[in-house]
Amino acid sequence: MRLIRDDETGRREGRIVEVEAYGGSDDRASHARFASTLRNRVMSGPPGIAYVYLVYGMYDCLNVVTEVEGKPGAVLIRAVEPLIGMARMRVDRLAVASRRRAARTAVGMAMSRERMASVADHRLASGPGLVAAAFGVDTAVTGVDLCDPRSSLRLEQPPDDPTRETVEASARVGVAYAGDDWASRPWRFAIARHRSVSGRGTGR
DNA sequence: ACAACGATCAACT
DNA sequence: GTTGATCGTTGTC
Repeated sequence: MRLIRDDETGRREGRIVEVEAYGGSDDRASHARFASTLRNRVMSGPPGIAYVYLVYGMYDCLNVVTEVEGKPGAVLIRAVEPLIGMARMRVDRLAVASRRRAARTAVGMAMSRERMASVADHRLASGPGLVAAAFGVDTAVTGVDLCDPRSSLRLEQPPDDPTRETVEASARVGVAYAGDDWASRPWRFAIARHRSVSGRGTGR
């Protein structure tokens, strides 16, 4: 699917190339492992709705609720291949980076800006925190209907693409705390060898 | 009330 | 390969 953000400054659009699945109360890696709370409540609501949470006190992560109402479940959007609006993506990424300015010197910020400007277009949204930053998504987006064509942030089915690509399944990232049973489940899905997928190295 | 920690990222050795 | 930044959520007392 395509991820689209329309606002007064124009359009941002990208192709989702990496996701992870999160289940219900039995999934020890899922936020739904807790009883319904203020934060995860939306996960058991109707499907197609955005669930955004803050991780590590610093980054927002965008999820799509996937199961029928009453059954918790969501898909985390981990990486997007930018197609439209890359200039605005850079601006919003900088805004997120500058939140960290308190601990940084002026020189450090200048260097940070330099590095940011040197990030290749195809790496602008190569991680869940980066997807949210590039598309201007924060926790206030929780509850938005991503399937409504009138929503500023939404999903759209692209025209049929004749390209055939391999989707690779692997273990979810950063969930070792859940124990081997759940951490090793191959619930991370990515387009094989795609250069916009998250992870180290630019050699994709 | 309080302590611990995380579905991350970038800078560092 | 290791580590610091930073704060809302969760579990414990």
